[in-house]
Amino acid sequence: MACAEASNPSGGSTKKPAQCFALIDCNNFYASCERLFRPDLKYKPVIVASNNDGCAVARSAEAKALGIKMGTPIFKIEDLIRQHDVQVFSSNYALYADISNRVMTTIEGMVPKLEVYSIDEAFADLSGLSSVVSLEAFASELRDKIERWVGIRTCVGMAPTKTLAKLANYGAKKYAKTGGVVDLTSETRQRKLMAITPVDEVWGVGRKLSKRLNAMGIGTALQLADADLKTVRKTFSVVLERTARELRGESCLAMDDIAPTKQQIVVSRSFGSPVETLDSIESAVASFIVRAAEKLRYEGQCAKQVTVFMRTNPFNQTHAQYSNTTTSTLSLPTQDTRELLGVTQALCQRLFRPGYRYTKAGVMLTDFYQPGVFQPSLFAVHEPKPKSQELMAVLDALNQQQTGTLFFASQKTKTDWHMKRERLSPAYTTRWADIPKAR
DNA sequence: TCTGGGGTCCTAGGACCC
DNA sequence: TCTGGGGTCCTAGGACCC
Repeated sequence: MACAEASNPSGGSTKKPAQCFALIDCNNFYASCERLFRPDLKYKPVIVASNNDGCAVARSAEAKALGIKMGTPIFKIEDLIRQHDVQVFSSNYALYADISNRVMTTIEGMVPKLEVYSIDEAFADLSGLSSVVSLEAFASELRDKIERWVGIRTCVGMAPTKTLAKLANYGAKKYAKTGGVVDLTSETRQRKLMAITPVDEVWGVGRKLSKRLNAMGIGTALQLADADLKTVRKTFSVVLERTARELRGESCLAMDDIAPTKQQIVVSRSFGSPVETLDSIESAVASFIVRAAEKLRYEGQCAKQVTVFMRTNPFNQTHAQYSNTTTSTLSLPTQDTRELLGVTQALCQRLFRPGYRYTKAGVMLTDFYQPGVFQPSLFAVHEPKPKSQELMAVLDALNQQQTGTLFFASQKTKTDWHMKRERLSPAYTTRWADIPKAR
């Protein structure tokens, strides 16, 4: 990378180094993680279920070939699973997060700037690199290294904008003969791929938008790129206009290599089985707010707004439905779990209606401030809990060593809401007892 | 019987002010 | 009782992402 800079000194040539983004994306990430420690499953169909063993959220190539779609409820494909001996795993986020870190660290060692976009993908800034080495050769080396060091396969797409890099990655995944690497630097290649790519595969175009676009005669990515920008903006929004510009090669989305501070923290779960008592819901919500407060302190923030929501199962039409949400604004932002617990408990009581079968609840923290920054109103009575910061720090430190070491009384009175995880794999990489043995 | 969870951004509309 | 325009701020809801 240093060479690239040196060969193009600022102030010398007026030619700017070619802007280039790479998108590196892990193949079938969760399924691949499960397979990493089960080589016997190498060519078998594998799926990973969402929380509560609800939906299929990751599928191996073999599972995709069976026609299992992203988000399909597991109970709807039980026959298929039996028939083809599909291996089903409950989601094991501790494992995936750990493997993800290894992948990201490996990439970081090879590129000047990295933006971790999600658990299984990252953008890298490769601007100027093409004047030094072949982009394709570089990307292949990157893939090889990740596979050798971590054991995870990836695909790499490269292009002058993020949206085109996403598209290049889509091409690398979809067409095997690319060898998992697509360089979309040339406009001719961009247009060639866009012409055969349905518009709903474009980053930023979802179900609703693609339907409306199709109705207007825009069916491919290329047609969106060539659409009149003013019309796009007027008919849709500035967001889609930006997408169209990016498809034309005009970079509108920059690298975001410093993680922005969070605006909200949500913790919610579907229950393992429906619950009907206020007691159970309170205990579930208590656990959620304890976790949310942990995240809040990890972010180094204080929250001023607390929201609680609860609902019945919207898919079940035979029982009465209820769904509601309520918010409380504190006089002072806080990160103290005890204070937040008091608020959510009151909100639960306000929200709860007897006679319903609740299947999900959650909490949300919003309106964040840095500790000590908030200006209280002149007459506000401020009585912070004594030693709050110290106590919370001790709590977090202990729980970090071993989850659940310390907990609040309100958390554990009832456990009937706990989620189902019947097919959980061991914590291969994060728990000593679960480390695989190689004899 | 059994249908995930955690985020961001934008827009429209209402309240309020001058 | 009639009657204007423009600005800001906030919230709810919708769309998207993985």
